[in-house]
Formats: sequence, structure tokens, C-alpha cells
Amino acid sequence: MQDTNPTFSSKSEKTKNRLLKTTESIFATHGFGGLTLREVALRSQTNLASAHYHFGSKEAMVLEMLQARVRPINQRRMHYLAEARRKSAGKPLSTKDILRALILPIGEEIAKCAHTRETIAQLFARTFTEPAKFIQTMHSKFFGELCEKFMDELRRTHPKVEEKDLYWNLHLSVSSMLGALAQHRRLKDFSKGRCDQDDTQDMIERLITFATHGFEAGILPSN
Amino acid sequence: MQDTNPTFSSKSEKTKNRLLKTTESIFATHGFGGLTLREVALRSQTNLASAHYHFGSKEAMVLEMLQARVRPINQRRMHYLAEARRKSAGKPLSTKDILRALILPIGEEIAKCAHTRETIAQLFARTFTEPAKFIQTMHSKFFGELCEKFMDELRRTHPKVEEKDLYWNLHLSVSSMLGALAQHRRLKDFSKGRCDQDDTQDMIERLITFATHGFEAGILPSN
DNA sequence: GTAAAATTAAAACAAACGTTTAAATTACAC
DNA sequence: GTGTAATTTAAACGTTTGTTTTAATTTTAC
Repeated sequence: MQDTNPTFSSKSEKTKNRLLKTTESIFATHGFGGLTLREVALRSQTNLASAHYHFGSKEAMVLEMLQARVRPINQRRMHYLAEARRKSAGKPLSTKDILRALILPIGEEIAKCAHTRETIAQLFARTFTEPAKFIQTMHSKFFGELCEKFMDELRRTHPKVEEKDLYWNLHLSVSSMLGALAQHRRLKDFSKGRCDQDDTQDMIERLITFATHGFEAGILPSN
Repeated sequence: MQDTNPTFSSKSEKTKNRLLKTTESIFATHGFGGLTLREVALRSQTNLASAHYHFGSKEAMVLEMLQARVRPINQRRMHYLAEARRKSAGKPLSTKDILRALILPIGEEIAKCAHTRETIAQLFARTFTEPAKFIQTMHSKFFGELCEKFMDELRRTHPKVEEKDLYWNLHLSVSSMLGALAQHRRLKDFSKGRCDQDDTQDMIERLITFATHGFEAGILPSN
């Protein structure tokens, strides 16, 4: 609560944008309950009332911030999937291609925001673990449809595999991705600096490899 | 906040135990910030002040509840590791044996508490994602040492693999486990009932397979 | 330049929170 | 049974929260 980061939101920026950026930063580290409108106002150099003026409520402000982050990522996921299908010329995609389309856009988004690379990972993960009901609702809306698109692709690639096994291993793949993001800090703590946790590219590649082989092992009849 | 579950804590039980059980239930679903002493008192059929009388503070109460859950799990992890080493008679363990020792105790703990099977998974996951600082501190204490024990074992099994790669893939294995627990509900939502999410045994087996193959793929020189 | 609209600022509100206090009740040793 | 400690209860306290209100200021349009 007492980080005194200025959150580098210069006054020149529009107020609404400063509010969103500050909200993002605080939400990532402190969660929805730990985010205070008074601290948002302080760090974004605005007034306490401006959050309500621009968004109507604390909930609405956080929701808008989250959607602004999630939407482009999901669009890029669909883009990668479409591109892969175009290249494959009708043949089913590989498991790795599908999971890459799922995971890569997250890495790209992290790489984009240079100044908040450490906390942006937590932001996405928190979207999934936040207890607040309105966030879970948003989450269902955003990912319900996406999930079915990916399932369609997985069914095409693995036509003989039971539905149940596909769901389970997609679930595990998504979970490993989110878990890795959420626990990103822990890697530094426990490895005592032996891992370069700031290398986003490296992390994404590791994640894709991990998920792909985990997935394929899980849909085998034996084992 | 307005679940009216009685939390089935009969008055016959000692007050302190009723408080801990109720705390566990609410913390799992609402997190630390969402847990209210007034609701704990209500659902455990005690007084608002009793939390402070028995534990000193809200923080101390939650901490005690968490430690009571985490400690036996970690003990069993060490037990499985020791047992595997005994059976192997000096030879290095398989990756699967090591990860099984890590994952299996969670499943056993979930299977034990029949009435809270759905929420207990969230409980463990929340331990890792909670923003509250005192929880992160506890977490470091409890898992820092454990992590090194597992790393020792992994080094023995994979002597030629770089330290960095072992850390990363242990991290990914733990992450997939926690992610799967945290997102347990989502599986039901997205699979529309096609997955039996209540089969703990099945979940654990899937997790072990997923993590093992993900891990081993991640420490290969190529790929 | 001026009126209207949009935005920012300051102050106060009611509700909810963890905590404390002090009295009432229960449990237990002798 | 009596007295002492342990426990439970009820009430209040001081903060902090999101929100609302009202006034001041800035921006925009003509």
C-alpha cells in the first residue's frame, strides 16, 4: 500500500489514461481488494472523485483496464490460429502450432510494455485468480468462446482422442501458462538469481515446449 | 460475502477449531481481503471478538490455518522422496518419481477433506497468489527449503543438465500444479460437464504425467 | 468574448472493517 | 461449594473504504 512509485504518468497525458495505467500497476501487485481509489488518485496525480467521473465506479474502472489488455491478446490468438491454418493448407495443425497461438501473444504483450515487464505477468494471472465476482464474469465471457475455437482445432488435430482428454490437457496447458505467469517472481527467489527471469522470449519458448509435450503425453492411451 | 453456508461447524467442537475451519472455507473462496471477521464469527457461531482472543489478529488466524494445511503436505512430500530413495537403492530417481512426491500429497490432502473438496484446491492455489505480504513471507519460508531438497534430487537424476534448466522446469511443474488447482472450477465451466472434475485421483495422475513429460522435454538440448 | 459544457477539486457521507474494552458467563482446581 | 482463571459476549472506537455532493476551474463552441 505504501509503494511510492510515481507510476511515471506525466500530467501531459489525458486523465483517463493516467488513471488506467495507475490502476493497472496497483491491481497487478495488490489485487482488486488492495487497490484503493485514494492511492490511484495520488499516483496518477488526479483527484479522488475523477475515477467516478470517468468510469462510474471502482469496479467499472478495473474492468475497463482489464478488457483493454485482454482483448488485443485474444485477437492475436485468433490471428495466429488463422495464419497457421492458412499455411497448413487444409491439413490439421500440430499440437505445438495450436499451443503456440495460445501462448505467444501473452509474451508479445509482455514484451511491449517495457516499463512494467515484471508486474504485467502478475496482471494476467490475477485475472484468473481474483475472487471478485465481476472479474470472473468477464473472464467467462472472454474465454468461453476462445476456448471453443481452440477445442475445434484440437479436435481436428486429434480426431481419435476422447473429448474429455482434450479438455483436461487444454486445461493443464492454460494452467501451466497462468501459473508460470503468476509465480514469475518465485523463480527469481528460489533460483537465487540463477535464472534470467527477464528474458520473456526464453520464458515463452520454455512454456510452449513444456505445454506441448505435457499435452501430447496426456492424450496417449497408456501412461 | 453472502453465502449462507452454515459451514457445518457444530457447537460441540472447540471454538478454536470452528474458527479455523470457517476461516479456511471463506479464505478459499474470497481470499484474505474478502474474509471478514464478522462473517467468520457468524458462520462459526462465535463472537466477533473471539478471533482476537484465540489468535490475536486476523492475520495470525489466517496464518495458523494455512500452516496447519501446508505443514503435513510438505512432510508427506519429504516422506515420499525418502521412500523413493530407499527403494532405488542408491540409483538416481526418475523424474516421474520426484514429481510424484511433489504432487501426490496435494491429492491426498484434497481427498481427505470430503466436504470441502471443491474449495480446498483453491485454498492451496490462493496461498501462492495472495497479494498480502505476510502470506508471501510464510510461503517463502515453507517452500524455500523444500525447493532445495527437490533440486538436490533433480541434480542427482540429471547431472549433465544445466542448473538454469532444472530451475525453470521445476518452476513450470509447480506452476502447472498450482494453476490446475486454482483453475479447477474453470474446467467444469468450459467443458460443460464433460469432465469429471471431482475425480481427484484422476486429476493427480494427469498432472503427474503432464508435468513429467513437460519437464523432460524442457531439459533436452534441442527443441 | 461569452455562455455552455466538460472536467477537476475539496469536502462530507454512510457503511464496513479490524480492534479494543469491559462486563458476563463458564470451566475447573481445591 | 467457593474462588480463580479461562472463555464468551456485547458494545463501542477509530480508520478506511467507495461514493456522493457541491463548488471551482478549464475547455469548447459559436
